[in-house]
Amino acid sequence: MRYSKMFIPTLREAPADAEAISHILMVRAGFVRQLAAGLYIFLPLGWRVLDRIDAILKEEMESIGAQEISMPILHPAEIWQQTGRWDVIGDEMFRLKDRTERDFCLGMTHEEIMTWLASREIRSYRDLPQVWYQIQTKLRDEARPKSGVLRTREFIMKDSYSFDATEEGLDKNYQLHAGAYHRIFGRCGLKFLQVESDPGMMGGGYSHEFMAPSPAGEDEVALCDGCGYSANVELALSAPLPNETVDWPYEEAHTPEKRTVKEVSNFLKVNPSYFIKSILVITEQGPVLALVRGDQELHEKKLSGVVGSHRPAQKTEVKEILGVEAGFIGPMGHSIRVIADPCLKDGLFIAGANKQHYHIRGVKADRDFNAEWHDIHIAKSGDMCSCGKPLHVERVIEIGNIFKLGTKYSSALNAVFLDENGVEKPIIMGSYGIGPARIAAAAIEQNNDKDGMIWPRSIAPFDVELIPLNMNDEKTVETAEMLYKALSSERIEVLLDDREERAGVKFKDADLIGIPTQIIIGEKNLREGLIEIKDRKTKELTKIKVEEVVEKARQLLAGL
RNA sequence: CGGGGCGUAGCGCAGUUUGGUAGCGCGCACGGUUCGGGACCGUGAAGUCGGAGGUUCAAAUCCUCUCGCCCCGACCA
Repeated sequence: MRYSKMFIPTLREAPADAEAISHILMVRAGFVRQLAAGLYIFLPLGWRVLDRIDAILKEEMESIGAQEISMPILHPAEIWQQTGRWDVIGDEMFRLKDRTERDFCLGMTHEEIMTWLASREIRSYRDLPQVWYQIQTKLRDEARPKSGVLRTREFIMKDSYSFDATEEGLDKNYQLHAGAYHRIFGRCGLKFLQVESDPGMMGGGYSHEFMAPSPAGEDEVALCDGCGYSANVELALSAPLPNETVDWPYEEAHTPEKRTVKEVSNFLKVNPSYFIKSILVITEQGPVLALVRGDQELHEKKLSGVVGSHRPAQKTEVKEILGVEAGFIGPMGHSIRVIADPCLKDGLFIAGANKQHYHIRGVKADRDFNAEWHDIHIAKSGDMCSCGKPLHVERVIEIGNIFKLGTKYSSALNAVFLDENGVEKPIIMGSYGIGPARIAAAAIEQNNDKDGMIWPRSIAPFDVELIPLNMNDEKTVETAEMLYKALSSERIEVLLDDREERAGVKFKDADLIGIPTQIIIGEKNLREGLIEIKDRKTKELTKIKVEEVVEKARQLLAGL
């Protein structure tokens, strides 16, 4: 491809409304343009990257026996109504009507439609297993699109679905997908982790996420260096470091106007980890008191798992229900349901005295209060893994996920088969997603420097960039054209910067768009029959003979 | 949805406090000189000041409403 013929609108300055590095660089390097919040246009370079990612996805999916199909994006409401998600999902679903007032939605994902197809076509255990996938646009009316291409309202997803007669079959397809995903992300040059995740609204019981470490990510995972435990903090289990044993009598402490853990902790000169944080929430079954240690945060989702949906109590409600101002609440002497984090089980603590301006020292679980014990705190760096080693928490971009769905969708849509004994059973399903644009963004987040992007070879928009410095020098142009043809004939993807630009401009643009290898053709070197190969990542320059260029490029591509 | 910020030329911004004929840098077009890390000189084109309404002799500037974009949070199949 000739640079002069290609649309690569690079920008000298960073766009004002971009924050994430990948976002800034994608815009600056002319890979994408924004149409509206959460809607992006992929320009030629950006689209080439997605193409290469898609090629890897297809190869690896085919290698585990998945078959590519293509599903509509416009879905009739009835199917989503049958699984209940038409009502469960709120504003995030784009809904519309056709000219006859029939309800439709735009597909956020394709469990329903895939299952519908299976329900019509699969009859017998002999038809199973099946694995179908597509690389297709999804639409979600995100509450807050952000970080460029990382969270958008319209995006492409590789989604596959497995259909099995048995749990063992599902397990096998699940593992096959996990393996394929490892190969895919590895080939795309990403650092990534597989972590346990919360299946959420997908239903089913078992799922993992694939995460690319990056400060631009929206998720956090807890990792153990000791045993390899890794989980999304949404469900990560951890134990905080235990407190030193103290020998406090049960006694009141006057704590005038000291309400927060921090205030009381400073006032009494006792570390926050010796406090019980009492949080009143209102559930559908009434008020519940949640207790975590003073140095911890309450994990809303974990608590929801125990008490169902809930909201924090208002100040007036605290006063009404517990008879004391928020800030001086303690777990003692209440008749409402109490859920406590297990780290409060042993040792003595300080808690609110249920009396204005007083706290109590020496509070002991099971003696001074009773509670149901559940892990309801947010795991944080420094907490202990169940193996006894410390955990650390890392920010990540979710680039893929795998779910065991079970029969949630097949039961709802009557996708059944007859087994060997002629017994009708629901098909057992799995669902597996990957976001190609997130792979691209994660690759940039993980590989860049002050000059621009540094693409992994496998997904770079081109394999090499040819940079003839002086387009007015006949020999330079001649050599560039010759190398362009020679490299292209080796099926190497070449970008030839044939623009009438000064060397500096070409160098800057080349570094910005980040093609991994630059071949620089300069007048002076050429007189000695030499050209330079520059590695974008290391900036290392190597002079080689013109005749050796093709062989050298071939080696680089082969990873030698 | 709650909180905050911002909408002025293709891009990045100043001008708004204190109303008085819209500016800078980059980019773009043309001419010349340059030519291995975003050149220089000259000339030029380009703006409904997000939109609507209002106040005023006069509004980018003041008032009201509205739309859009970004960030934090909530939400996130």
